[in-house]
Amino acid sequence: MNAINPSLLRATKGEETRAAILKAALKHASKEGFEAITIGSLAETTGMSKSGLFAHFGSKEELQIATLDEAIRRFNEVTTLPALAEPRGLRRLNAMCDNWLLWTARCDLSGCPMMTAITEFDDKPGAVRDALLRHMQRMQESLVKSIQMTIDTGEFAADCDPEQMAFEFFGILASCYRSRNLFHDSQANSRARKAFDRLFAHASAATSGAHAGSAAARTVSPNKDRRAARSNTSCK
Amino acid sequence: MNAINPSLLRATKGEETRAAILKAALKHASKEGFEAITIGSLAETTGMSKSGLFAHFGSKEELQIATLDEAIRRFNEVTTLPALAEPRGLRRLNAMCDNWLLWTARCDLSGCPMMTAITEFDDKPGAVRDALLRHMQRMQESLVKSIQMTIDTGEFAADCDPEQMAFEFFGILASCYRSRNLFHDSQANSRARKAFDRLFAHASAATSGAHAGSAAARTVSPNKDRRAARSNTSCK
DNA sequence: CCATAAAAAGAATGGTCGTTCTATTATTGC
DNA sequence: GCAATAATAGAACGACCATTCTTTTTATGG
Repeated sequence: MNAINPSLLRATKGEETRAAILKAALKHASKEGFEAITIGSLAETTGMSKSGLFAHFGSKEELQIATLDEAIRRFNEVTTLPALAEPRGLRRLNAMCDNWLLWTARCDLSGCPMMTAITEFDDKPGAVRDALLRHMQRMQESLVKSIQMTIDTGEFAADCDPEQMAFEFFGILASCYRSRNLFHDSQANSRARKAFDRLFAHASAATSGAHAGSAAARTVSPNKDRRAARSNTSCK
Repeated sequence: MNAINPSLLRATKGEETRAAILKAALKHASKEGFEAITIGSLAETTGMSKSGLFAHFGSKEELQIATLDEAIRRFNEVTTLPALAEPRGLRRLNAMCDNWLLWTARCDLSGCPMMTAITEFDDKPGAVRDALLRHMQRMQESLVKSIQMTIDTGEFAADCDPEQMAFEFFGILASCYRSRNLFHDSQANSRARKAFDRLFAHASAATSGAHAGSAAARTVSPNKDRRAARSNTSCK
């Protein structure tokens, strides 16, 4: 694809192969899980020797953590960063949703590696779990912040609970992945989008009685805005 | 606990130990995953020899499937069956929610083995995936049926989409497990319950404009009913 | 109580795991 | 282009894996 000009690439050879290993590892982890990443199989798919590959990480645990870091890096690359191009508030939040629903496809992954990691390590103490927890807390905080911004713009009601919304936000994604991967449901994404819309519509409704027609509610479900958030990024 | 009178127990010795193995296997799977079930470790926790244990299943795959079946059996025992004691409609649906949120605790499990199995096998073809898919389809159908019944009783609007509701229902549970197991969030269950209430309130609202105060909406969020569904069961 | 069958144990299989050496081959800075 | 160094390969390790035998113990039905 791209012509390789060594003088222009500041990446050393080691960093290059390390990146190639992580790419393969991430793809494998997204399909089979992080525990299924084996030095031997990974060496085979990358065409390296076991020991040569191993030397890049020093332990399997480090390889798993590096793979997880790579997953987060790629996720931010295709989901969080492009959403930041949208203005604060509901538009940015909707961009997050849309990007999130597409990110595994954009990165050519089978499943969501973060989802996989959560169920694999949520009850397994160790360095991988620690790294995962840190990543997920940061991600949660960033999501809560985006929701808070949408309250600040007046598009969400002042008394709505960002933590609760983030809770439901994640659930919608988890359900989407199940529908996609287990049931092979082609409607998974549209169901998720519908759930997001319902969640946001509720958040924009007034304080308790849910009086429809408020100024805030009118800005909800902006198909035009959402379209703008789509396809403004390509993975890699 | 219970006095052992061999003449009264129709279970043969083999069936008894098989049940004991599956109990240990299920506990292990709920914590570490189904792939982490190893003949050796399981033999150690049950105090058996590897070959003696192995003979009960013939292959690891069969052991995994048997463990999955056992998970479903126990789940139905403490969640589905007691909910059927409630009258059709919203009360039964709320009982399902409450029982579902408590089922792992009632069965002394660390995580939800079904959730674990889904992320482990959703992209891994084989007999385990086939069995899992069958179980999950049946569970989905049963949930959709319960929602349809709530439409039939008039407690949910006639035009609400049971499949979409089941989609969101599952998401709430998935998010709850994440909050519980990864974040150790003590509010996980109450957040899930709040999400269920919001979901049901929306479903009971009228066709499109969401006019509050309809007859159907008034039956929503019945704390008294929900309390009745609680603690009417004990796991074993 | 005893013959028969079921259940469990023991030992050994080949295979793969992560990891550690040492040796060899590329890459890099000067 | 040549040292110095980084990157990779190769062989071997003990540990554990699922599985297969054979043998021994235990339960069961008459």
